[in-house]
Amino acid sequence: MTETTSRVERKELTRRAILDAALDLSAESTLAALSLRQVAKEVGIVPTAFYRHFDSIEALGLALVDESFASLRTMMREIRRGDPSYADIADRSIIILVEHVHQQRAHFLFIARERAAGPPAVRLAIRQQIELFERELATDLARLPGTDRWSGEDLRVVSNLMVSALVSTAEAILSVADPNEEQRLVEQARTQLRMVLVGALNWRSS
Amino acid sequence: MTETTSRVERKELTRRAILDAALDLSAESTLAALSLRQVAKEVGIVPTAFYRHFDSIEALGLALVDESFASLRTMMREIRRGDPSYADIADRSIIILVEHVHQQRAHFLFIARERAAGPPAVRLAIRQQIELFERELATDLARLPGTDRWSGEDLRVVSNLMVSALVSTAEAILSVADPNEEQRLVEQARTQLRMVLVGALNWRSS
DNA sequence: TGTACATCAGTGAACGCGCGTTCACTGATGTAC
DNA sequence: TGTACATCAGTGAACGCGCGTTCACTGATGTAC
Repeated sequence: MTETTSRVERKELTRRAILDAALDLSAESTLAALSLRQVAKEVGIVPTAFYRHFDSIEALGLALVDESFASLRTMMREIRRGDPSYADIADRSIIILVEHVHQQRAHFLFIARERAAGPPAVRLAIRQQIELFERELATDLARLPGTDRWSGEDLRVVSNLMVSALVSTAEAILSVADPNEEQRLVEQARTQLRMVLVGALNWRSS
Repeated sequence: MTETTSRVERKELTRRAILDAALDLSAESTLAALSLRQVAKEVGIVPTAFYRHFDSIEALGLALVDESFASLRTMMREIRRGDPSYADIADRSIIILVEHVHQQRAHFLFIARERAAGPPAVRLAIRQQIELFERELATDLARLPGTDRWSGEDLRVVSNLMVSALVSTAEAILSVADPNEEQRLVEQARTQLRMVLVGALNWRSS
């Protein structure tokens, strides 16, 4: 049972530790206020060793953006799986969203924070990913019965509203400690998604 | 034509200059990365003079939150004025929101940013103000015809959804340069608010 | 298999700089009489 | 109205500290032969 770790393996472990420490520490305020020395101290390496892995905190931030969206894409794939009716597309979406918010809490906090306060390139990347999410939701909505009379723009408007509600719900859940309050937020979001669907269907019928 | 300014008046001028400088400089990244010395330098005072006006950057941030929401409350009062029907409550709200986003651009940018990335006390203050906005919207909705069968929780859920859509629209407008795209966002928001009202009314009727 | 050399993740000292905060001060403005 | 004193916004020197970055280094791991 001798455990052998190669130099490459150990470098990767340190890189992971740096990413995790940065994700954790930046939650205190934001990436813009996070120092290389804080990260190094948390990881247990000397500050200069940081440069063996990243050129700067900003480069580290870009790597975190990639990671965060990878977990978001996993979530999206999960929501899309199955064959949802109107009744449970809302339920399923909310349940899976909440589950992922808890599992990937640090990643969601990172995105919510840097979406508004990150470096311009980071903000842009995040906005584009959310737009992608929106377009994919529009495609899913187009498959539901009753939406065949909607224009492409109608689909876009409805998707945008649903994504706004979901983003807002995720942010609210991240800032809440009480499980009862979280449950209220979940039920609120479910009602909201259903209302939007009801509103959109009646909107085009009238 | 001798211009006389009292000591009190000059202190107030410096205070204003500090607030304006902080609003301006924090737009580069965020309040959390803004130093007292940067602000003092921009204003043209010595760093220690800052303490004659605020205890810390965080205290200054709280003052900026108050200012920003004072302009929001002005906006809300404007929206509430008159006797809106369903048809134009959405129109009026969006038009006035967009107007204020342009007039108070720096304040809206500040709120959008610090809502997610500010010091804890600042985030909390912003969240409370948005909740207040939501409750006041619920009161307004309760006055509309057809909402008499809604429960308090229904009102809360609908208001929350409308505020999410408005916040999201304001943020989108702040990050857009093209007037045509802005116009699309405005029309999208109008449709969304109307859809929510239609959805909520049909939700309770069914 | 054994040896000699190369690689490179992590070390530790050093640097100049901007930071928040303390302190004693200055001098124009305000006030009491 | 004139004088003596109080107030206080802004000054400037000083402090210890954490910052990003440079540099020469160490020593375990990897590789060539």
